Amino acid sequence: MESNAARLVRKLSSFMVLSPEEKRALEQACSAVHRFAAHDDLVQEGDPTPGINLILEGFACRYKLLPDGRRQIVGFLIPGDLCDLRICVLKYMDHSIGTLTSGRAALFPRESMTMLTERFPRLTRALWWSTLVDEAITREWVVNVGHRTAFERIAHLFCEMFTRLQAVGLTSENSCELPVTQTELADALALSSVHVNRVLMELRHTGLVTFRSRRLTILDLEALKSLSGFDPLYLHQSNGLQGGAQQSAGHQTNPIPADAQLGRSVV
Amino acid sequence: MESNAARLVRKLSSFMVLSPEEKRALEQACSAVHRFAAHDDLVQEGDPTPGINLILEGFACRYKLLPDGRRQIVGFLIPGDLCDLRICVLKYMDHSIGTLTSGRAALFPRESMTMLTERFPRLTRALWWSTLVDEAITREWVVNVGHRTAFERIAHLFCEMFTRLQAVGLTSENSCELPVTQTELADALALSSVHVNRVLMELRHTGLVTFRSRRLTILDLEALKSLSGFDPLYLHQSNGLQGGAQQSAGHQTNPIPADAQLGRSVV
DNA sequence: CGACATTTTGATGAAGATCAAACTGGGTGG
DNA sequence: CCACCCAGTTTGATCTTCATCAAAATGTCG
Repeated sequence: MESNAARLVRKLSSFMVLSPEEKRALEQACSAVHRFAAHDDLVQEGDPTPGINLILEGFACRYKLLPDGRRQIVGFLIPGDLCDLRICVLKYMDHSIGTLTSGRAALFPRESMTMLTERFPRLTRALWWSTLVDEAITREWVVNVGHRTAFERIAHLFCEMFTRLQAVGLTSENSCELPVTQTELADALALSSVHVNRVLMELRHTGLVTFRSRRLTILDLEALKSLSGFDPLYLHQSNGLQGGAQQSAGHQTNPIPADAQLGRSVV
Repeated sequence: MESNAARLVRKLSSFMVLSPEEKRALEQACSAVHRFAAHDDLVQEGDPTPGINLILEGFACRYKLLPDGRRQIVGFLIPGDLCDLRICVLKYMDHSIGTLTSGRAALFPRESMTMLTERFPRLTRALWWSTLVDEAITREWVVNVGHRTAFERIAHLFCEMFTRLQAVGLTSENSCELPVTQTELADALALSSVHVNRVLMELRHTGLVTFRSRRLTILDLEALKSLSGFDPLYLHQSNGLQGGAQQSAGHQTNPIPADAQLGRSVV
């Protein structure tokens, strides 16, 4: 973890290779770091839209509350995720952002974001890409909650989180921190925590996955993917599971190279 | 329906008042109109991303197919909706777009979209807003499918569709065309068509809603909203249920007036 | 009129919710 | 260092919603 922006840079790199100036610009923009506590709200539904937070360390989630008090988590936020690039346009938040753990976030002043996007059109495109991926993830969640069994749902979410964490360098060989309680999993997957518990045990017994004391270990990724119908296409990581794009652009045909000419970006 | 862009203009107007030049520019951009048939695919998952379609007439949906052949509809597209503004950035479609009825669509050439956004920054912002609303709708669908009963789900979807159709002038007093079969409703709501049918009858018997021969009639909107937990906030229509913004900006405090100064748009 | 899609009805079964209680383990303070 | 507490996990028993299968009724369009 060299700099604050490192995770974000790494994530964006799985879409396009960033130039040194672009990286530097990102790093400079996220200097205003603040800490947050676990189980707290960063932003609440109905609030006028605040600034843009970049998660540096720790986990958070987007959620919506129902009148009866139950909540639906509609997305997880991990280091390198921007909480809401889009917020600049809308007047009010239509959902809340809550933390799952303690951690650190950088607040992007709106002006520096504006400056960034004016001076670096390629960066604009990369940030835009990241919002589109968020959207694609949400769509996949509709499918997950709508049409998959409890077993598939959990397996699918594990594949997704592992893949996303891999892209920001937060996995080891076959495991990663996933500091989420079973109740929170239940809220995300629209299941009861009791049922989540039973299915987790099933996953353990079949030797696919262990999930204990906040750590997810995937023993058979291929099986997990095929059982859950996980296809990483929707994450739009050109590199697939390799994530990262640590290597230079040379033999890597997929990510857009740093000197590519692009039609001036749109929207 | 004076011009092709009229519905889009009307929808965007519920976010900000557009100037005559901006309207004219939009109208000129969507000249390449083509017809589509019912129950056909406009775009298929995995396709390289095509141009940007604007639905002028007819209904369509976004959907994803599961390995077992079942499908999840992840969003409805109505006249005035852009099928995928975002498509310019991503390499492949992560979902398909299928038509529900026959109709007409305008294909925005990518270049004219680029031109549009370069010359009219306020328009850029309005288009951006529309993509954010799409995203917010998808999030609400996660909640709908995840945490609401069949009765609430259907009621909620009806509220949403009525409100959205109202914003583009496709409703009468208390009813609208909604050319969707019960099976398609089922695919959208993650229910079986049998169950949809039963709940629809219940809705009829309780005197809240009728849905017959593709026409939705809402007999008691307030009751429907409160029973389903529908809060139009997530649609981000400043005007609330009034939609439209046909009237000039004068006494309407909410939408951003045509001469507003805005910080150069971002992303 | 006949063919086909769509809606309606009935009967049965299964996935997962709910309720309640016991167990685990890490942290705190006495 | 132990007792306690609290959050989180595990287990068991029962109940509900909704899926599934099958078939009849209705509607629509060439």
